[in-house]
Amino acid sequence: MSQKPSIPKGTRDFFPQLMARRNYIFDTIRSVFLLYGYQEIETPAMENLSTLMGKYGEEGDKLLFKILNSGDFAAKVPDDLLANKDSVKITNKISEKGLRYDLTVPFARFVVQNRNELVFPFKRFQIQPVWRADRPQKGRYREFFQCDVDVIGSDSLLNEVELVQITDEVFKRLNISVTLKINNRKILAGIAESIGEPEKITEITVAIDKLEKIGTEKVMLELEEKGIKNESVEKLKPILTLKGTNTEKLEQIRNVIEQSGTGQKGVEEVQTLLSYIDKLKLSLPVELDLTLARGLNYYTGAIFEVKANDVEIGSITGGGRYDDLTGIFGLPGVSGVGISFGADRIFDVMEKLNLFPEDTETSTTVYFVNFGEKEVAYLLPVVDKLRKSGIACELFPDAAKLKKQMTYANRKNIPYVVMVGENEMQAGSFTLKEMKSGDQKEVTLQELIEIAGKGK
RNA sequence: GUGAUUGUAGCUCAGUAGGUUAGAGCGCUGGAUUGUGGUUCCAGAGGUCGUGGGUUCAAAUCCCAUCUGUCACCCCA
Repeated sequence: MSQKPSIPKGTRDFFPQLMARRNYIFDTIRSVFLLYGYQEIETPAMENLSTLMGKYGEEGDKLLFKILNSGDFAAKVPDDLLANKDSVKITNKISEKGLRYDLTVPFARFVVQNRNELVFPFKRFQIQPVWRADRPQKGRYREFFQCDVDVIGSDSLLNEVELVQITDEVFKRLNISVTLKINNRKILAGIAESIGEPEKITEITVAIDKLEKIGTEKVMLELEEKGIKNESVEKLKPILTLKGTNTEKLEQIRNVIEQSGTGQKGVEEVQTLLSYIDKLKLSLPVELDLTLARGLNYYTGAIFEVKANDVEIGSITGGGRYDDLTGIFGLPGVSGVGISFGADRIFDVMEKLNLFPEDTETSTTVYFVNFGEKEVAYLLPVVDKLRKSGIACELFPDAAKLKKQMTYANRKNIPYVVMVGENEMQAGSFTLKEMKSGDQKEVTLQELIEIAGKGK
């Protein structure tokens, strides 16, 4: 029995109309990237698990899709592992490849592997799908597209500035109202130091990242649960509730983390970045948010996050500086910074706000009715001629009933239908029907090309 | 991984004190109009009620399990 086909949880099919809209987003983003001198690369959908594992934290490892080895992999698993039902250890034995989880780690691998052929600083962008074995929900899919821009091999804060400009330009072109939040991991490290918990930096950042969502009290509670001393948590409290303009916040935090060298460095970086940004006329507001942490633990400097102002959907773009991502692959001392545009969430935002321009979908301009063999032979060169004039047209493959063919043209929103039967062939004319008005007239080939050429 | 919720025609949904042959709108197919779509009228096709068990004389309806979609938590684009 044939069973109903389906696709895996959290994945989607894209209809022609959706593809047109998605491509509008990709094309916009790509053109901005190119404008700033970034070059496109692609990497394989799957990577060796050794490349992927341990780069995204414990949670990330769980969310990696793993690919089963080929062949009789079960035979190679020691009996005691099977008997103990130890999933993690069994997995190591039967799987050595996984689907990429993001584009940054594969990029780091790419850079290390091909370092001798690349020109540094290397500016690349990459628009490809990534996969996460997460439970799907609103704005979250198991397969989704990221659009990454990174520059690697330069410490200059000018790179951060450039990424901010790119972000501004992309959302300006897409007509989405957004806020850019920035922070610096060094400041967070400084905070952890100054409250006497430098070791707990990860726990602290994860907890305060939730501040906006769950409130100060619950964050405090979570910190205590994570084993941070009560007095330290108390010290943290005033830091998290800092208010004011970017400059005011910066001044206050500078005092708090006075004794931390790393923290001071972070403050300086943010200050420099903000002063550069001030000189540019950006459309998006840039807000220093000391509670912005971001989950990925390879970030070491600036961190960014973009939120849509008019839709509740989480962040639609995020990124930051990573000082030593390539170090894990044997190339230490190479710093990079990058951001990732979440194409699917941007799509959802634009759908919700009705921001897509009307003309994203392009259709056939002229439809030729198929009346039979003789007519087809007569029309083939005509269709060819129109196409060579740049007019998109199609000739129906079957000599189906006229009603069916008209319905087809109508469903595809084709503006012009051309009918050529025996009468027209004899007269050397073309019956041209304009579908919108229903008007119909006989024209010459020259007139047909002129009229359709205007409407394409 | 934890919790909540959903599933009836291609689509959107009606349908419970369990009771003949499960309905509507839209869509689809054919006809009115054998060279004319989008409007109108007429007719028709299409359903193992997500799947598997159980309770019952009897289950779309009640119970259990499972799958799928949705939402929240964790985490994240």
